[in-house]
Amino acid sequence: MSSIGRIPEASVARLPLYLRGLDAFPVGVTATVSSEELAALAGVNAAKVRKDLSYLGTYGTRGVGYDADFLRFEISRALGVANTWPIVVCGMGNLGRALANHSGFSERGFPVVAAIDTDPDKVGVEIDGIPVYAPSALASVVTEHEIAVGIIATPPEAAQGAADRLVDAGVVSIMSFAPIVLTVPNGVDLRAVDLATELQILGFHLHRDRLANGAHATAGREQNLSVGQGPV
Amino acid sequence: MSSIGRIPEASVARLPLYLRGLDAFPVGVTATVSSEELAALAGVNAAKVRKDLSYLGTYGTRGVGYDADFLRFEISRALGVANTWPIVVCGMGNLGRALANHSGFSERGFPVVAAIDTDPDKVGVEIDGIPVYAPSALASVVTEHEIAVGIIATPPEAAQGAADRLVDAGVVSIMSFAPIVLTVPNGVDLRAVDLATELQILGFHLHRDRLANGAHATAGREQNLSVGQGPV
DNA sequence: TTTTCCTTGTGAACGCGTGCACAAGTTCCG
DNA sequence: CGGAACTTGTGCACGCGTTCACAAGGAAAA
Repeated sequence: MSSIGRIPEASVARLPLYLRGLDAFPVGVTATVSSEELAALAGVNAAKVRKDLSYLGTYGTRGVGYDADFLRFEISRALGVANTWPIVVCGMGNLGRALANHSGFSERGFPVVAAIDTDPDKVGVEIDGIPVYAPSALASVVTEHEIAVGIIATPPEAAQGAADRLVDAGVVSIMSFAPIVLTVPNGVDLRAVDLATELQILGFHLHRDRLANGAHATAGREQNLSVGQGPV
Repeated sequence: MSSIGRIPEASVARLPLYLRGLDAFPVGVTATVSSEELAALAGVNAAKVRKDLSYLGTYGTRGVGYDADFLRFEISRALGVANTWPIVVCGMGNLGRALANHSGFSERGFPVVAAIDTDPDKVGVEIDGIPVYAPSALASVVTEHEIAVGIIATPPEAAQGAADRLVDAGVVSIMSFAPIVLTVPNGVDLRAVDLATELQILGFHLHRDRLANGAHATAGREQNLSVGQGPV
């Protein structure tokens, strides 16, 4: 029962990166990681690692480092990765299909157990092993599988409708790929990822550098960065 | 020649959202938008809109608002959207194919003109109208199409190799979907989007709320948020 | 046991981003 | 022509997040 105090949102967003970095260490084997090493594995700096981990508790040993296996366990616990959260994908177009089939999701505890689409040709069949249902079946599907997380990969026009239905069905966490602003009730957690927007941000820097230098010569700006949105 | 001073990175990241919001207004027609309206369309607050736009210049009229068409033009110019940036997708698996086919990219000035894959069965053919090349052909493809932006959608093991080849070929902006930390030279702009990580952040809040409330009752936290990473 | 070396945990300073609140400027109505 | 209504542009204060720098603690060597 170590209910930890408030963890800053910025730190929470980095915990999955640390967990990912710890993949470099085999499970069940005792090994030591220093904040410096973990920082390299996660792509952040050591000070941030130490401060972030300190919000979870005091899991390191001064002069030594962190036990990789134990640290993985503790971060997993904080993230609730112990649980498995089944998800439903709305919209089985190109992107939806790719997401439904994305192995990274199930590996991380988010198996796609159902999909929704309006196309009668798709409804009732299985696509890549995922059963596809009509929108009207959403509520029962959510209830049956105890789904708490939904992904929206519909065309923009259908996105708000999908969000509404998800919320009505009881879904409380939504990840949207639709390039529009979605409105959801309080208490529902929405994360929006707009891929074209991401590219446009890259484009801005490109444009900037082209202006600065004559036209060639890749002299330039900063290093790199790692995306993921924040709350909408 | 209005080279604007330094624009905060946070503001740059919102400019595409404003541009997207302005889609609500027809091109070529004179219309007025207030910061309040635009804020709603972009999912931010009005103060932020005004401050962000003020970095670009003084394009509004006090007591009136902004001219939608003109504002679109100015934001486009700042983002370099006037230019079209052809892109190459590395890795034509599920995700790569979906991205290569993503209409949102070309609509926003980022047409996918080529793809790279190691699978001999895919090389040489066109997938959804996109020609697929072997990795060895990357340099010539980049040169021929004057490509400055690359997307990495390969398996994690191949991602760093793909990044290296992209950089060697002359690509200076990379968007990666691989769940690992990539290393690129200074001057190369890297944006990493890890979809599983995004879900884990949602999972954290879910987990938190489940602990707080008994087990049901969706009482809860904040509103929503909008993802997109920052520089890696 | 004492010393040396190493790494964590954290207090404190700094800087960026956000949001408030209001002055400045514009239009419209009377 | 005066005033009311409205909206931008921005100075300023606040708060969060990042980073520094170092004391505290632990292991290993002497």
